[in-house]
Amino acid sequence: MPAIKDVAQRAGVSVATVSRVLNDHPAVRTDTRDKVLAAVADLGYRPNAVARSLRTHQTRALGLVISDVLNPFFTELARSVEDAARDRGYSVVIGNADERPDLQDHHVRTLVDRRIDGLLVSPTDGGSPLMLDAARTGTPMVFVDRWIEGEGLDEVPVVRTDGGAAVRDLVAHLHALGHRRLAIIAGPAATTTGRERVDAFRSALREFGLALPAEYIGQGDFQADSGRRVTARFLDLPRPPEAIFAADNLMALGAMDEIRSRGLRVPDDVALAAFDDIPWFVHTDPPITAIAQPTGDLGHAAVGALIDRIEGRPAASVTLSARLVPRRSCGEPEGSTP
Amino acid sequence: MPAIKDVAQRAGVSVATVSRVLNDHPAVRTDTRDKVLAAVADLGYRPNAVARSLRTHQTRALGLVISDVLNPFFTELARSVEDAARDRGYSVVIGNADERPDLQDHHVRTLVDRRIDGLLVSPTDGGSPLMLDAARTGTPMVFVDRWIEGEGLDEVPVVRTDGGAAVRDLVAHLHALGHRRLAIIAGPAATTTGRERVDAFRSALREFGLALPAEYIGQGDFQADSGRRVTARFLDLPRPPEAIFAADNLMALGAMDEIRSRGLRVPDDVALAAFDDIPWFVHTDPPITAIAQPTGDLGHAAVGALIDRIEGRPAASVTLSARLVPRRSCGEPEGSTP
DNA sequence: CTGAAAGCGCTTACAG
DNA sequence: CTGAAAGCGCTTACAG
Repeated sequence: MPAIKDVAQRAGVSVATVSRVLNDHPAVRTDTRDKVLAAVADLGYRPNAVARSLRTHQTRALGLVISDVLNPFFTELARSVEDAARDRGYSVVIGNADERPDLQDHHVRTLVDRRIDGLLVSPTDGGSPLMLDAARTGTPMVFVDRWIEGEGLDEVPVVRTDGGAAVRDLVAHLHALGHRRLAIIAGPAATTTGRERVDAFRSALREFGLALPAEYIGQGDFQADSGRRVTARFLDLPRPPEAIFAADNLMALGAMDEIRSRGLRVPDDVALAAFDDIPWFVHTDPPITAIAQPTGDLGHAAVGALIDRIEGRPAASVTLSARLVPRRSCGEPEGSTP
Repeated sequence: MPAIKDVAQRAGVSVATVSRVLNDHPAVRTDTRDKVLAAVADLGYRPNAVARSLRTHQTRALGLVISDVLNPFFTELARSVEDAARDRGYSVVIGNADERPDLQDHHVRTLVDRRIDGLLVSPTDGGSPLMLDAARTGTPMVFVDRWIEGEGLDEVPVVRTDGGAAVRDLVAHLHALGHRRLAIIAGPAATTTGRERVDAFRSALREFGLALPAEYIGQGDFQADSGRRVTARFLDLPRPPEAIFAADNLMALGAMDEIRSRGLRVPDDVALAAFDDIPWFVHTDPPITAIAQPTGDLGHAAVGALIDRIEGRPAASVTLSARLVPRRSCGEPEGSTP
């Protein structure tokens, strides 16, 4: 691959001049610019971004550490992040933590070593020392979807969805359909979304005079298998719940697997609802009632906040809201025509 | 962030020595190694990968350009690629082409500019000049899933799935269930998988004495919308097909959308099958018959081949096979208990 | 076993 | 408007 000096030589100028035309520096005579451009074209020259980054101390790359690529929610998020970043001249490097803190750390480390300009993370856990370090060390950072608290993390903006109202709508919906024994498959307590969704569910239940007994809170990890496991436990209870709320779409998938494998039917035997909506929910048997996040807006806002930080502007946290999308998995809505 | 010279200073040695202990060079006295390591720990020093890459001419990063992140097949592929790469000490940078040749080129360019050590690509189209250039320019490359032919591309290994036998099995299955008018929602003719799946379908039909008339071949682009559009056209035909085979899972999603919106039922009104299996196919109404690719093996083999090329070993193409997973979307299999 | 020095491919004050 | 030179943070022959 040709280097800048090859271009300079061919164009009969210095490397400084080549660099100037490449960077659109105004002070270059038109004819020398043309000569340089011709040489660039002849050689098929492409600037080495590694060398440029070393010199300029910026990579024009953003790191994005997501909890699980196999989760359509994160995949959509990643897509909107990439779109927004590209629009602003940044590329994004994705790391998939697979809901594993060790893998998350691995990616944070790698990304920081590669000197990405900023880091977008949706933490899998309560925050490792390494994560805190990255934040303190000066790498601009923003949390998306999930976040962590800690020494030196107050400065880190959080871009997320508040599902509170939507969860309340869901509970109202379930209540109206006659369900009284409601259970939740929770995400890891180490994650904010894991805790918040349970809290929101619990307080909505209280509003309707309903309790959330311990045996109706199943501990999942946001992945399908845990949804299966927790659902099995629920269904084995002497008084199983009438409705199950899965805190993400993969655990809902696991729940369906388990329900189906027992020959039971949704919603006749158990109602089911999920946090996070996905296109397939329209076609499942029955279509699944879900809480939809504005994923695209989330990604755009996160990138906006991160670039603000990178470029030295103050960046604010952003909270968007989710909405309930009622379908048939909790029972036939009143006044509907089946 | 501290640089190597800060470590050297604190440890009272030269930067060369620090570099040696960081790279596990054997010729370092134990006590100086300890001093250096202590300084590294004190400062929280992390080597700058950008500088290292510039010096060593390798980034230990692989580029992966996939056609569509929102397609679960590619998402699974990306995951297995990342796993395999990580095991071998490489990280992977993903670029999402969104089935758009221009975006694909953008990513290839960016990745090559960043001097990734090798490129894994699943081309969206017939191959842009830029792509050919990347291959010729010396960037080690391997095609996954889809590939392109062209001047200078003979050397590029192809790691893919041959769906021929599975497609034949599918046609046999449809035939056994009494379907005779079979249609296909094809992928772009510019892609190998787009063409191959039609070819395989056509020759399987021929084997059963069936024709594949032009109006039963709908041109899609591997995304959901096109599945909807093509299905609408099929259903508007004076003699609509009895069965529709979608060449990927997103077009199958679009087909279901369209079928449902017309108040028709699968498989009673039309049978449906898809290339690529996904976990949700078990829970759709009805469960969808699909052709499953060994995605994990595909990713591992692709990484293996690419690293072979990078490290100067000869790399071979790999062809794996797909298998039919019959479910209920084509009709009740003989001898089954509903 | 260790250090001084060159060099990877760029950019950017500083002169002229 | 252009060039010579320094320097980004490393690694690695080459001496000693």
